[in-house]
Amino acid sequence: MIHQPLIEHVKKQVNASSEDLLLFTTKLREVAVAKGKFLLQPDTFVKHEYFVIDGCLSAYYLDQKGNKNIVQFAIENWWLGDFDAFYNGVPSKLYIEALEDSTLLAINYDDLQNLFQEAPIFERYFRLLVTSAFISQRKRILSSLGKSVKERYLEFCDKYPNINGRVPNYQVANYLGVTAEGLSRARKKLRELKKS
Amino acid sequence: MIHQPLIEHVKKQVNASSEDLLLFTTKLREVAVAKGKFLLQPDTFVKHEYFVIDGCLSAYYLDQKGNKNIVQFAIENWWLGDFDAFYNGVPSKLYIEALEDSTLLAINYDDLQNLFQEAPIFERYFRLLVTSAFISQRKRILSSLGKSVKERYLEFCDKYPNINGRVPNYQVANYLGVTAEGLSRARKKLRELKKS
DNA sequence: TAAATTGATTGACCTAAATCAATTAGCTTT
DNA sequence: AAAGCTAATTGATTTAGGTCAATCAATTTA
Repeated sequence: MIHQPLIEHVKKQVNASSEDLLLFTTKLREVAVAKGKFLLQPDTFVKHEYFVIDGCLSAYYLDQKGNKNIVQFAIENWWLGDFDAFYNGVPSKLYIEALEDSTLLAINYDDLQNLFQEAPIFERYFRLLVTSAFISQRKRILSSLGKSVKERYLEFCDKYPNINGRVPNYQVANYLGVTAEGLSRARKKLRELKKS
Repeated sequence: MIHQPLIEHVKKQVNASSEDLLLFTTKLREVAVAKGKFLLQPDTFVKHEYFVIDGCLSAYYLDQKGNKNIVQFAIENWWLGDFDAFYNGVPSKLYIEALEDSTLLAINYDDLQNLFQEAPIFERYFRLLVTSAFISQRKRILSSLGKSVKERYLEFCDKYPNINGRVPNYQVANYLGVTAEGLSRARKKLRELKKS
């Protein structure tokens, strides 16, 4: 069943009954995005949050100078969306692009609000999601301020296992805030260290 | 009345009735922290979130090497606490230290849960708080990855107006992820630019 | 007032990573 | 296999910011 990975994800976080889980699945809609296509583009109102069943996507902003700034990759079992736009009803500024053909589950804002009423355990589940996203961002800040490229790359590999080879390194470099050349050299040094 | 600044803060975010607001105030407790004292230290369980009425505090972690990493300053009208520890019931890893004699309002976890039951509008208020904290952190990541010290300092001044002179620059430097010398030079260049 | 602390600034030097330019390695497509 | 892309790597050079040490300024303490 397509919902299974998400059910497992919920179960890892909270103690939900079978009825709760069943109710949840009735609110989910399956979405497919082909490689290179966009799940989300700026200046749209965001009605859904997404859970990745299969595939790989990246979320990024363009800055004043038109430079791409990747804020998140999402692979299997990651939630993805634009919190700000989704919860606060403001137009999104985010691009979400599929780097591979991807299959997602989507939940609609109103359905989610109803779910909170009908099965309050999900209030807790989604709060835990936001909180851990917050913590993980904080970690990324501390890392970007104090750590070397080598260290940040290692943390990246830890945070996104299984992503190796699926995302071109120049995109990983963008996420890490370094140039493609910089990342290449960092990876080389790590290879040398490992050998000795 | 001491609660007034917080009431105003709530009113700016959500449409709460007088009864809601009154109920809220009954759950708040006043807390004073003297300069140099700690509101929070690692390995404690966090039962409160705090709103700054008056004063100035900083929140920081120590990394593996024992280096201080300031993640937040809080002055009048800022919320402050450890989301992770507070909501997830894990021991805190954060230090919160008063940089000036400070007066805060505290809300207890259980009281907050009751408040959500009794006046659900606060559910929305606190969700907006977390979301905007999340957005603001995201901005800080993009800034720390792509911007120069000069740019980051200007953004800092924008984010924390009225903080000038109240926090020593070497602490601001720490927050920005540069050395005190680095910040000093950046400020000098900005002064020169402004003159011409 | 002198002495001591604490924070800010400056100078000399160094290093990690950026930039620019070229080369190489993997691929598709023909 | 040749041609054409795209991504990754390498080399040469530059630069922002770090490090270390000294000085200066402003408070606090004696």
